[in-house]
Amino acid sequence: MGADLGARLGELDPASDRAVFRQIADQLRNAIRHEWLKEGERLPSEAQLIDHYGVARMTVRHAIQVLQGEGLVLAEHGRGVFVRPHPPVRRLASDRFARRHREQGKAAFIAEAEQAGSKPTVDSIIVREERPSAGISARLGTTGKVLARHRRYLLDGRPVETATSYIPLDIARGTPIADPNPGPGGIYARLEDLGHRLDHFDEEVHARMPAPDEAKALLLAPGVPVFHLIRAAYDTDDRAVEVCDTVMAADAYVLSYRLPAR
Amino acid sequence: MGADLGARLGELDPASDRAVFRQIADQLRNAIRHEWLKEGERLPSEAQLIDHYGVARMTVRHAIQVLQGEGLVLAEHGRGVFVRPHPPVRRLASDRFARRHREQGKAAFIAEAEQAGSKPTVDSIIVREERPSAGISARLGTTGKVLARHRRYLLDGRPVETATSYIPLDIARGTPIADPNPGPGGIYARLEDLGHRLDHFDEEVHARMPAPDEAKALLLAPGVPVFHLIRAAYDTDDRAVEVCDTVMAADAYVLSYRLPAR
DNA sequence: CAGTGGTCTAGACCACTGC
DNA sequence: CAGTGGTCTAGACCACTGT
Repeated sequence: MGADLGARLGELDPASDRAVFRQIADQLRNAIRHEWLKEGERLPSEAQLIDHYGVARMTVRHAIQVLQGEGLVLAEHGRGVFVRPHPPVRRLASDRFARRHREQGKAAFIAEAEQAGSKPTVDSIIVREERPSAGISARLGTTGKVLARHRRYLLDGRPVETATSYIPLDIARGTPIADPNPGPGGIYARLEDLGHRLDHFDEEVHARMPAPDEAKALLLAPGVPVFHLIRAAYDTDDRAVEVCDTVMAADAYVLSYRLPAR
Repeated sequence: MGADLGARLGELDPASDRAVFRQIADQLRNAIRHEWLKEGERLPSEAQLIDHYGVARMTVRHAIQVLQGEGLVLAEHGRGVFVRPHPPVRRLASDRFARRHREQGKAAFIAEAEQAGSKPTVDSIIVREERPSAGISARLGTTGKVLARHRRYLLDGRPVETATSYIPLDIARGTPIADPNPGPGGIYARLEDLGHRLDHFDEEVHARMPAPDEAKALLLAPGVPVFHLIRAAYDTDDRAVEVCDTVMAADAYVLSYRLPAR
């Protein structure tokens, strides 16, 4: 390992109560925080850390695993362990569903991504009738099946978000909303075409660790949580006309909201 | 382990490419998802899993560690590994800083908690002048030191949130805002007393895994991410009069926002 | 090919819990 | 005390990466 870093990592304190693997993790974390190890740089290899600290391999691996869980480093098989780079972040503003944006004829995701200079893609589009979860049904005020629109969003090839929209059948059936491509402005534009003038959205934000299938769909590195959003769209009659269930890679997003002081 | 569960956990597939510890994690995760193992229930002990699957102890521990990372289980030294119970959740609405709430004479956290039937506590209050991070300075439009108000919030004894408010010195110095206890309605009420009528807040939401000191302050279990909020308060002159930096246990909160369709 | 991380074994001793 | 999880060792063999 770099002679510099070797000196900076220091030694273990055998008198300390702190477990050896934690002491090693602490020292590596410290090196990252002080940018002795910079973004994208390789950590000392397991063999080097074993030599440096004089411990067993599993102890070193345990330390690295702790840092992976914190989302600080990323192990690549056959290459090394690297300080995780911060990916480009997409900022979602609270006016992102304002009608003036919709009227430009593009769905929210596409319009916003292009404006930010990224190449947006939508794939895995599935549209079908489904029985949604109890939570979705309650928000929509429905009991049986509804129209479900599943899709996945990518930015510059990286998957960042999966989303499912649920729309009551009495609204969606036989309309462009039930087509895989609903046309300019997306389904919110179509809802307004159908006479459901949108009034506001209620958005609920959760954060948690991903389930394995979510980690796979979003190519999530270990130690990266997800935002889970549940957003209901209300028309001017105060009826919920759509509910959208979204899972987003939390390292790719910042959510931004304006709150009234009234 | 329960004979029932033993049958349901099933066997390993030696032909599978999937690593043994992943197969074991999959089967335990499945048992939790199907509620064969319910909230708060103990998983089979390491010894039992070793017997059942015929593998080494480290392999079983690795499987359990995967589930810990997903936030599904919680290991308790000397007692066992348990399916993690869902803690009570605090719902933050987007009107939580509305003046009508403030005028009841209580700070937002206290008023809301009492209404929900919880016992709120605030501790670790530190008020002092500090040089804030570059991000905070930029939001406040300041360069040097500002007044920093640190505190930690607890619900029914459980720490759920740490927060630091930053206020420019020309506003706060020599006022009740610089006292540990700023009086009824909290610092927002005092800001309005001083002529800074509040207009709106801009709140930025991040989610990530906690740093070790955050995990300690919030008593976070492994696999629980944090919300990181940065909220700026603007007065009717559109000046940022306060910025609040908040870290919250993500398993204890749901954030709720109303978005305009305009 | 050498060097890297990924998986797995078979032990050891320790610390905490509850009876 | 017996049973639980926590830490650590010293190996083995494998899979992936780059030269």
